[in-house]
This record gives sequence, C-alpha cells and structure tokens, in this order.
Amino acid sequence: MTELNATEATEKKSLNFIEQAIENDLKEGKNGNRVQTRFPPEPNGYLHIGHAKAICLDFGIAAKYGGVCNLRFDDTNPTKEDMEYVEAIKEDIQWLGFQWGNEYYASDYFQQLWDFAVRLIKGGKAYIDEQTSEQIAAQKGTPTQPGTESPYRNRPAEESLALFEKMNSGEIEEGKMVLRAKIDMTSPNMHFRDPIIYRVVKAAHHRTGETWKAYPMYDFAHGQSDFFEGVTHSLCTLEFVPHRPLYDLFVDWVKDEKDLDDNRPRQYEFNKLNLNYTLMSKRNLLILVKEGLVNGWDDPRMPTLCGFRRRGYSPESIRKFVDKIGYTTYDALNDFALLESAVREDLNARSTRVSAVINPVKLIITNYPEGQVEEMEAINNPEDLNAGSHTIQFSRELWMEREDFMEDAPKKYFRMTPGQEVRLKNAYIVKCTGCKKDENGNIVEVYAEYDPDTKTGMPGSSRKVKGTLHWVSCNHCLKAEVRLYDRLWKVENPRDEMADIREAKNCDALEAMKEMINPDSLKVLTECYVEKYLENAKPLDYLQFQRIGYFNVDKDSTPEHLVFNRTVSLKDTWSKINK
RNA sequence: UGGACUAUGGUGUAAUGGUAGCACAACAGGUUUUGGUUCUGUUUGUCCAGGUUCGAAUCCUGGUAGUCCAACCA
Repeated sequence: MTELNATEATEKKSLNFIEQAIENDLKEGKNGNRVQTRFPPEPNGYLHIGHAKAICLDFGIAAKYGGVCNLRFDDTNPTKEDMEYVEAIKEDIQWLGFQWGNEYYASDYFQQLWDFAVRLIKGGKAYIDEQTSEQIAAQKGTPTQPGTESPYRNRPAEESLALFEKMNSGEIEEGKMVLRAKIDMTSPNMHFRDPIIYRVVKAAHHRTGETWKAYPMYDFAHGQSDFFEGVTHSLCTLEFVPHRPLYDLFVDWVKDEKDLDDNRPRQYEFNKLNLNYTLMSKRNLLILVKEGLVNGWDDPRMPTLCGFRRRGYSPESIRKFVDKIGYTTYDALNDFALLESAVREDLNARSTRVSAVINPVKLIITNYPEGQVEEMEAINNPEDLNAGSHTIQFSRELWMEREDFMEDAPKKYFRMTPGQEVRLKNAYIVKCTGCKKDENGNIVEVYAEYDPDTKTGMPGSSRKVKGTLHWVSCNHCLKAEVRLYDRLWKVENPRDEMADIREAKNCDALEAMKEMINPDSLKVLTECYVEKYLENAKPLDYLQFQRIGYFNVDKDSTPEHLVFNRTVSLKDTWSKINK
C-alpha cells in the first residue's frame, strides 16, 4: 500500500477517464473483476518527474481498485541498459512512496517469447528477412504511400526457422537479418507493415549475459509480457496510441495459441507530462550530464526525481502536483508555477523555521551591553504547534540582510532605515540610527538602538511595527554556503525551441542546448550565516529560512563546511511592488 | 497531404444533452512578530461555421489549429 493520506485520496471528486474505463470494465465483469497494472521502465536512465506521473497512476489505480501493481523492467535492448539504473529506479519509486507487488523483467520472458516466435514462424505468420535496414526502410513506404513486400516474405517456414536459430547462436552478424511479423504492407498504420520483431544484438545483457543474441523488439515484448503477468490495464502515454492495434493483435495471437478465455490486458493511453522551462526527455538529460552542463543526474536543477529530492522537494509535493494536473488525452504544457505552489503548500506545513542571513551586513545594537547574551525562543513551525520550539542567541552584534537596510528608503519600505522602527524576529523592537560606509560608499555596518521593554512576550512588544526582520548573532552562528537555483532554461518550451535552433543553425543538440541554457541557473553564496540550531541538520530535513525560502542540506555538506540548497523561494510580494 | 488522436479563462482541469465550476497565475483589500501563511473580493473561457434538439462545451457535418506514426529504440 502507498502512503497516500486521506486528503490526497478524497480531494479528487470526479473520476478521470481511465478510472471511468476501469469502472466500466469492472461493471462488465472483464478479467474476473480484477485490476492489475504495471510500471514498465527501461533501465537506461534515471526517472524524471514525467515518470512520477505514470507511477502515481499505475500504483494509484491498483491501490484504488484493490489490485496489484508490479514493477517490470523493460530490458529488451542490452546496449542501453544497466543495473545501475535498475537500482536507482527502485530507490526513486520507493522515495515517492510506492511499493510494487513483484519485481519482474521482460528478460525473464525471453524463452517464452522465443517459443512464441517459433510458433508464429511455423504458422506462417513470421519470416526471416535478410535485407539491409535501408532496403527494409525503403520498402516500408510512407504514411501516404503503401509499402511493398519483401522478397523473403514467403520463404518456407523451415528456412526461417533454421535462420532464426542462427540469429541466436552468434553465427549471424548484427544487421544481417531480422525476424518480421507477416501482417500487411499496405496498412495505413505504419506499425502493421511487417514490423521487425527480433533483431541480433551482440552485447552482453545486464541480466542474461551472453545467453541470447536475438532480442525481441518492444512491440513484440510488451503486450505479451503484460499477458504473461496477468496485467488487466496497461497504462502508457499517448505516443503509443498507434501501437495499440499491434498490441491487441499480438495478444490475440499469443492467446489463441494458449486457448484461454477472454481474460486479456488492454492498453490505455494518457497524456505525458510537459512542463514549461523544462526539458524532459531522457536522451537530452543524458547529454546534459555527459557534457557536464549540469553536475550529474541528481543536480538540483534536473527534472529527475533524484534531482528534485536533492533540491529539497518532498515526495508528497510531487504527488500533490501530479494529482492537480490530472490525466487526460490532451497534450498539455503545464506551468512550472503549479509545481512550485504544490511544494510551497507542502513545505509550509512541514518545514522547520530557522534564521539564516545569506547576504550579510553587520548590525550593531549600540545600546545593548557588550558581552551580554540572551536566549530567545523560536517557534519551529507556526502551522504546527506540536513541532515545538528551539532557542536562538541574541547579542550586541548581529548579521542582517543587506537588502533589509536602505539609507534613503521609499515610503512603503518597512525595513531598516534611519529613524524607523522594526522588530527583530523573536527579540526586540529596534530603531535604526545610521550606518558606516567605507571609502567607496559601501555600507559596512548598520546601527540601531533597542527598546528593552519590547522583548518578545513582554507587554511592550505588542506595539505595532510594520516590519519584522530575521537576524543571527555574530558570535553564535555558523558560516555556510548557500546554493540558489533558478530555471535551467531561458525559454518556455525548450523542446520545441531546440528543434527550431537545430533546424535554423543546422547544429547538434548540444550546441542548441548551450544557446538555451540559463547562465544564472546556479548562484553560489559562500558568505552566509545560519543559526547554530542547524549544526545537525540532515539532507532530508525540510527547512524554511524565514523570509527567504525553503531550503535543505545538500549531500556535499560537512560539519566543517555546511551547504544548503534553496528548494524554492517564498512568495515575495515586495519584490513585485519594488519593480 | 494516408492514418490515429486532441481542442473549455494566461496555464491545467471539471461539467458524461439541463445554472460553465475548481486549482494555479494575476489584481484589490482584511489579519499577521515571516512583505510568508490565512481570509475576502475582482478580472479573464467553451477554436470557427452550420446542423440535430424544448435545450449543445457535450451529439452530427464541414473547416481551422495542434500532437503522434515511416528506429534492427522503448
């Protein structure tokens, strides 16, 4: 079962189109009123937030209708796949909060698929084609023109059978022959024009090693694997719609051989996730990683699940986002702001509030006794009083944000400016008295006087003051590095933009990417000060740096060199007014 | 331009022949020891043209626009 909580389960009032189809199937008694799904990743890369949408559906549907969702690795192409990815995928699914029933591999069915292929050859439904890929492609025709039949199409079954054996024994070089299903070269559906169902690959498979040389293609493996496992609803994205007739045909064929009743898997397609300012495809993410445009698959700017995790996103926030965008058959481009609202909503409820000054300037409380230190109480989370509180030290010399002081301030500036009172969060109301500048006019110190009657909790503190500022005590804080992230891409739709650039400039993907990348996607601040309470914070702790944003500890962080990532900023209406 | 699919405010998504609703975004205001949160309010929509019907976002026809399909990838 998943960790779906009550709100997530009940928030959605209307059924999406897949749930409606399932309830109809159930009403009609299909598949013995059973619902079984699968999540079928190819272990050739890391999972991204688009996969999260599929995961939430595959696992969510199974949970909702009392069925099981299995994890099946679609590992039919040994040149691209690796155990490294298998392990990472499993970790990411579990982090998201889901647990599969069984762990399966398409490669577990290689023998069954082989036997099925042999039966097809014997039945005259498949043949070995010895033409080159170019010849086969040329004969395929175009969407507007029918294809022509291969000269090998009607060769004797015995001949094909013998060659099929050789394809798998290593005697046949890659590309020299393939097994094709005999369907219809004139079909308007290109997938029906005698699709290739087996090819020779002479690479070691990450699970079956050197056992096989002939490997089934996706279309010949997927539906059958679903059938072997007892999948009832095979959910995939919209680009597989044209594959569905082929999916059904192969399932028909494999079923006939087994002479079973009407239990069968059916394919349903939903829209995949597109996010603006985000490039989603694994191919392009691989380029980013390999070319060093980002620092690995888990770079916090990556749309991978490990990237979001490192950035400080909670699994709940990603599930919440997926739930908000829904499942339809419309090719939508979602606004990244919706993801950010989901993570803010979740982190607002769960994050521990702390003080951190990321662009510091010294603040001296001139009338506060030197050497005196007070312990102030800081509420951990005003949204959850059960979260308790911690203490923060106050003294004469503090760090405050540079942006919180202005010598000549506009009317609506509620912060530190000479003659104006502000509240120091959890401490006193202070009145700014001036500042000191260096020879270049840069402000090096800000001065203020405190009102001793206004300490938090005292009656005098109830005085209305417009602004409240955060601070840390110079002698009671920790130095830290803070990494601020912005969108990786300058353009709203990098996928389309990339295609345009490549066509206009006749350049490769990498070059187009370099043109679209946001040079300011990462800002590293090395002179930041955080309160001592963060000494023992760990990577998956959710933090709010008050008045700044949500942060977490990066995996690069050490006790000697603390590193924090900004997950997302707080909403900032002041910066809007200020513009 | 052969086939398949899609079209509801700026974005996403409901309404399943019967009052076009919700979320995000935007804007205005109240509350607030986070210019956060929260609360209240405001703006903005059924791609176009016909048809069926007492009644159409929904059904039909024709346009228009977009997506997918011609990998020995999945």
